[in-house]
Amino acid sequence: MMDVNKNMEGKEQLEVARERVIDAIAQNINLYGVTDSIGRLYGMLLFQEKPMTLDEMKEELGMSKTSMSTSVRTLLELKMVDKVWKKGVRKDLYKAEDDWYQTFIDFFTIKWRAGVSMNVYAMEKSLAELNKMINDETISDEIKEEAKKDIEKLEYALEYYSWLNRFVDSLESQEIFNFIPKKDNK
Amino acid sequence: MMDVNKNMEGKEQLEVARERVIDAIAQNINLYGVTDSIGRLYGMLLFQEKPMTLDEMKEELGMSKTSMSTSVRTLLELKMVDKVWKKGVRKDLYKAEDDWYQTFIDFFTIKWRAGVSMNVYAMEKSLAELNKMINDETISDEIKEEAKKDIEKLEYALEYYSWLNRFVDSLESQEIFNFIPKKDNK
DNA sequence: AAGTACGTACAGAAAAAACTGAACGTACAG
DNA sequence: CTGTACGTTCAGTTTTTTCTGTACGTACTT
Repeated sequence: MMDVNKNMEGKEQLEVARERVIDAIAQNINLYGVTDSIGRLYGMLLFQEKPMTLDEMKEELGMSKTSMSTSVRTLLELKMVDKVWKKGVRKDLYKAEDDWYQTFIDFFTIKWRAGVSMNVYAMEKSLAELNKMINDETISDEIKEEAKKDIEKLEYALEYYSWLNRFVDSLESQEIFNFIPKKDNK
Repeated sequence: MMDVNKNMEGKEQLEVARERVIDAIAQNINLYGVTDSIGRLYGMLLFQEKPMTLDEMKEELGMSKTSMSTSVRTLLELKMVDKVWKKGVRKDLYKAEDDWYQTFIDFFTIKWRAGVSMNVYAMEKSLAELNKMINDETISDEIKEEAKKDIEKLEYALEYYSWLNRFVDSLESQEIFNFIPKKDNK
């Protein structure tokens, strides 16, 4: 009886401490472009010793298995969780990626890189069109003036995206850690 | 008649070129945590020579003035647009921030810094509680083992957040440009 | 070959977010 | 002081997103 109370007391404190952290993570994970509940799942996985199955997640969070399935997929795409193989276990097992630096890096490598590519693609295409306009006899000088201004803007933007790409390179190659070391030496 | 056609032709081409870029920006601006339509507003502002009023934006995008007002506010918070003062003009004027590097930096300084702070706060609080538990006689060894594992995880996380803070520091101070120069020298 | 356990596609329901128009407060003009 | 122009608040509507249960396909078991 006494022992049970002891256990319950500590268990609850532990739960409170974890829940606070999980809540904080869930609230801020939108920086990675995912919803609170996906963040809650991720936070929960963080504190699990063992990889979890979809059914265990469903149980723990009180949500549908469908939701667990799609949420895990999102987290997999972001490389925030890993699929774990364990012989003899039929169910899929997942665990939270525990290298947070890598998670940060992957986010840029996956999401930002894609965004940059898309913007660069559009801008180069438009830039080519605008340059053609400049040399087009049939277009009025007034419009050409506008086109020239747009060209300047796009060239500036492309310069920025070149920087951003180099920035992501430095993350992907881990060179960034030469500049900002993992351990604080101050 | 001929002149009009000339103008129309070029104007349309210009419009197509711009629209492509604006679309791309709108599609990718979710990286900054804002919606497509806010991105569309931002993209539109980019190509404007002069600062715009809310009424002009409303006109240009065919949306309500209310939307323009709230969208601009969001963009102001992210420092992606600036309020412009012009004497004699009663209406508020806004223009897109044209230093994209700064926009990138501000995003981290504003959003990521806040997220980090919140997580660190929660983690330190929980960490203190867990450490107290470790020395609590009334708590079972089993629970203490779990607490110890959590403590390790939180300490690792705090180390990561310290790195992330230093990372944002290097952006805010512009030191990052010593490591990754704006101009590509290769 | 039949049965069972599993993950996921899909359609509909529930919840959340974006958008709008009307009403309001403020500032300036006359 | 009154009237007008402006930006914003707020409540309601529309649109989008998230969530769920059912149905399905696959793979393993017996």
